[in-house]
Amino acid sequence: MILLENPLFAGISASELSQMEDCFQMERKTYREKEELPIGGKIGILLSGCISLNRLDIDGNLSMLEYMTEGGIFGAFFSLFADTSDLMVICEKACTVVFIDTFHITKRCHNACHHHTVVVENLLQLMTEKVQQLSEKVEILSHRSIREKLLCYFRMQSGKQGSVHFELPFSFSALASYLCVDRSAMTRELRKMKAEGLLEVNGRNICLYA
Amino acid sequence: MILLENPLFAGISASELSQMEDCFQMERKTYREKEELPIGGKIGILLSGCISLNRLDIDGNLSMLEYMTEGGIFGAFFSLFADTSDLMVICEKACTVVFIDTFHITKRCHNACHHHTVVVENLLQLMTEKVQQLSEKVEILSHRSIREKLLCYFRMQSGKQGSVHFELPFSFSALASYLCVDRSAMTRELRKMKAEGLLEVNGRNICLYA
DNA sequence: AAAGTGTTGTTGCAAATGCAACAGAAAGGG
DNA sequence: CCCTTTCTGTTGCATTTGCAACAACACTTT
Repeated sequence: MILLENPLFAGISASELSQMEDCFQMERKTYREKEELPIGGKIGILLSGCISLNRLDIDGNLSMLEYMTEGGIFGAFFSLFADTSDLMVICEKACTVVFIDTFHITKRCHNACHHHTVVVENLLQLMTEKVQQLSEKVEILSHRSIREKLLCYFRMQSGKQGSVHFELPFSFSALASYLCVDRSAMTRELRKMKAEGLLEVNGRNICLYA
Repeated sequence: MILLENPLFAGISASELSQMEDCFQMERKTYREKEELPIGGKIGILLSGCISLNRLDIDGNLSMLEYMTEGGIFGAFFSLFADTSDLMVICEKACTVVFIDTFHITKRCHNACHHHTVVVENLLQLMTEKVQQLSEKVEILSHRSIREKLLCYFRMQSGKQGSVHFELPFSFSALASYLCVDRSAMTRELRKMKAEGLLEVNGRNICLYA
């Protein structure tokens, strides 16, 4: 994937970007599977490959917080916890990353360049999306029963896809994990809901009546 | 509360701020209880009084998402959902608000003012904190049992206050509501945990042994 | 073809949880 | 001071849930 296609640079021309690459002192680096990547003070943009964001558990276990494919942005502004001390970014598939020091984004330069403004706008936009995405998850997880979680999630999907018919972007196993409930219990609840006529299921296609 | 004390303007002098008030065309408005405030395209800074952020439920009910006291920041960049169409900001106690059009924050001016840089840095910092705060809540709610949620929350508090002794910032009722569990069931679980020697409770002071 | 991997559906059972209801304690307001 | 509200602790009970285990199916790899 090309750097220019990254949402952080939406609305920026190729020539502006190459100018910015010098001005922002962007660094391009490659990593191999299982190598560790730095986090502090930089934004990382994943051009190819995959990485994971992990936290060192209190029991010493590594638990994966996020899995990212090409186009993903990580590091400063996006790291999920206050203390990055127990966070680790690990290369999952050989990857290429562009690093930008946060300093270059927040500082004002005397040129008042158009592209600089745009990057800050894009960054704010991306963070707003992150906030929204997390808020949605909180809203779903705030419900106490499996049924309520399912309905909440389904309504959101229905809203996003603009129809009572919509398609799961997940497998049902992954959905259970996303909703933080037991898969077999979720299947059981879905069966009940079908029986009550609340919805219909065909593979990953769902039709919501409630 | 004075505008200058707001975290958005941390590191900015009084003279810089008054200059900025003109340059950014900040508007100061007052509202009475139950009045509705605008959201779109602006940041609102709450100087005094209280507001609430509400969502119009699918069943037509208003559910409160956030309650904010003086110093709070709301609106663009902070609104929790993608479509602000069903969001409402309502004045809970007579309040004074300063509005800033987002345009003035993201645009580059030719002066490359120090204070402009600082405000953008502060804004990014505030949003980062919001992301962290939401991520923490997701992590807590991801656990399935009341005991695990409690332990997760207690460990975070213990970490933040830097000791196995720490104080709840909440009443226990509010804690149950924050963890999205039944209060009586939570009390029951706390009793068990005390019996097992996992922790001690004195009013809102907690000592965590696990 | 065979073996392996991941997804989905099912069930029994024990344990956890929510719910409702009640009562005493603590805090705040007039 | 009394009155009201909120917080806290308790219990019984029905329901929900997680867990473990198994089977059928699709798909990929060898």
